Amino acid sequence: MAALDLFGRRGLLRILWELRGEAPLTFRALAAAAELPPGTLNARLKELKAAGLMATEGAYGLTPLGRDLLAALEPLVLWSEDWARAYPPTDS
Amino acid sequence: MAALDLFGRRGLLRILWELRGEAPLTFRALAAAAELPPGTLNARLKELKAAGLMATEGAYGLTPLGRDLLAALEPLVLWSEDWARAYPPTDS
DNA sequence: GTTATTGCTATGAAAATTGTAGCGCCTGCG
DNA sequence: CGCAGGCGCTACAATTTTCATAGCAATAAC
Repeated sequence: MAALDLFGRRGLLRILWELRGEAPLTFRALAAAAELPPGTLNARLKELKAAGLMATEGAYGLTPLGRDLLAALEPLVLWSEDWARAYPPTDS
Repeated sequence: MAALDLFGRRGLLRILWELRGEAPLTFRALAAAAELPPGTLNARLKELKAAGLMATEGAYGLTPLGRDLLAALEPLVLWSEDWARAYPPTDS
């Protein structure tokens, strides 16, 4: 399951998530949204480009494949809402 | 989206995936299946325990909440099959 | 020319991960 | 008893990844 390994890089899922809107983001906006330092963001961006998920026409947005992935992530987001209810983010 | 941060630890999703069977695994079997050194596996196990996903009644298995997560991961697995078709794991 | 914002690289320190060795604890098994 | 084998898990040093910050070259506006 190579995809599971790809997702196991810090911030990668988060980047996808921050790109869920329609409008693409700038490098700096994405860094701020995903709370990643530029070096890490750039590394992830390269991986996402190589995986065919990231479009970089001027600004950063998702390819159709990336949009599919985002859709496939939807149940996981729903689960995480339930989970956050059961395990509220009070402490560390 | 705290859950997305939790998943961004190396091997965590992989562990979940390896636990998809009915029978729980031993520590060593899980380490072998997920291809993780014992130190990392133990760190993940603690995080999963703390998140209420991991049951440790003798051997390691998923709690009902963990099973829900696994179910929520299903579309992602389907997506990854499509993705593997589009981006075959030939090169680096 | 000055000011502002952009994408992105550089750097040194801190944190995470790796591979391997091995401890203490059981369970046979003769 | 004595000893082999598996178990969960810790210890350690080396490597890799991530971090936070500073800053450069380019572009645009004024």
